[in-house]
Amino acid sequence: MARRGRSIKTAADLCRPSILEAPLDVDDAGSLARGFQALADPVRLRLLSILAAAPAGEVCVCDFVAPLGKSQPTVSHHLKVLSEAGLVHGERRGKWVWYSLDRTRLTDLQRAIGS
Amino acid sequence: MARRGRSIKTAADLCRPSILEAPLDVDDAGSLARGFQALADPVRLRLLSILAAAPAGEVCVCDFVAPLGKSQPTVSHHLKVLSEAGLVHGERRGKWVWYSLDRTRLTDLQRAIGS
DNA sequence: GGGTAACATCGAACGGCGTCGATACATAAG
DNA sequence: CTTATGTATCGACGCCGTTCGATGTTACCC
Repeated sequence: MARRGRSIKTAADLCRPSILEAPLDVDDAGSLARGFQALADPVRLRLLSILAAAPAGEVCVCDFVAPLGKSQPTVSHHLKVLSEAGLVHGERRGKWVWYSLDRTRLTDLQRAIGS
Repeated sequence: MARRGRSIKTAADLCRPSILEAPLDVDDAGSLARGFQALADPVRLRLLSILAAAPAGEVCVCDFVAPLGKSQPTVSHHLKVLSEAGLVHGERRGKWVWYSLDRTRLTDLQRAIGS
């Protein structure tokens, strides 16, 4: 329930608001900020770029470690951050977990700072 | 000198690279991450949105304090962060400092996560 | 010059984040 | 069932960022 009479989100709000159209309220700003925070790390950006460049569209965790030059727990941590931000999705197949890029979320964030 | 044969930046690199085209090297990832870090704060996003919605295209510092609900030093701090990220520009006119939005930088960041 | 207003900087408190080694969990192989 | 491998979680450490009050700086006005 919307507290204190805050406006209820309508269908138009399913798409993230653009910061260029109207002043953001505190909630929208916080939501957007969390999205950009997921992008505000060089390791995570490289993770996304490796994922985007993968021919199969997915990469298993073990194949991130060497290219990134980070420990396996660190890679796992960043994948979790990206996953919670909705930017990637992981799927377990046997011993391996394959991660794929969710371009929808990226597009949402892109639109928020553009048209 | 480019160490270990790192590629020298050409004219095509003047535009920020897109993370969707090819794996980012460490330098590009760091540069991009710093840009998104500037966007990764709700106060700064609201600052930008207020700026974008201003009819005159510019807002003086004193007019940010009340809408944001933050202290004047805090507002000043965030404006500095945005300024160093190249997202806004400040111009002193008398006692007041007027800030305006630099949409070019925003567009650069937008392109980095899209086409 | 003295006083006042707008803005920036400083210093400190506080929480959050990236990183790694150690460890726990999950799955496959023998 | 035991072992080995891939991944996630935990604990700890150090660093960075947000926030505010106090102070400094700049510019206007009398």
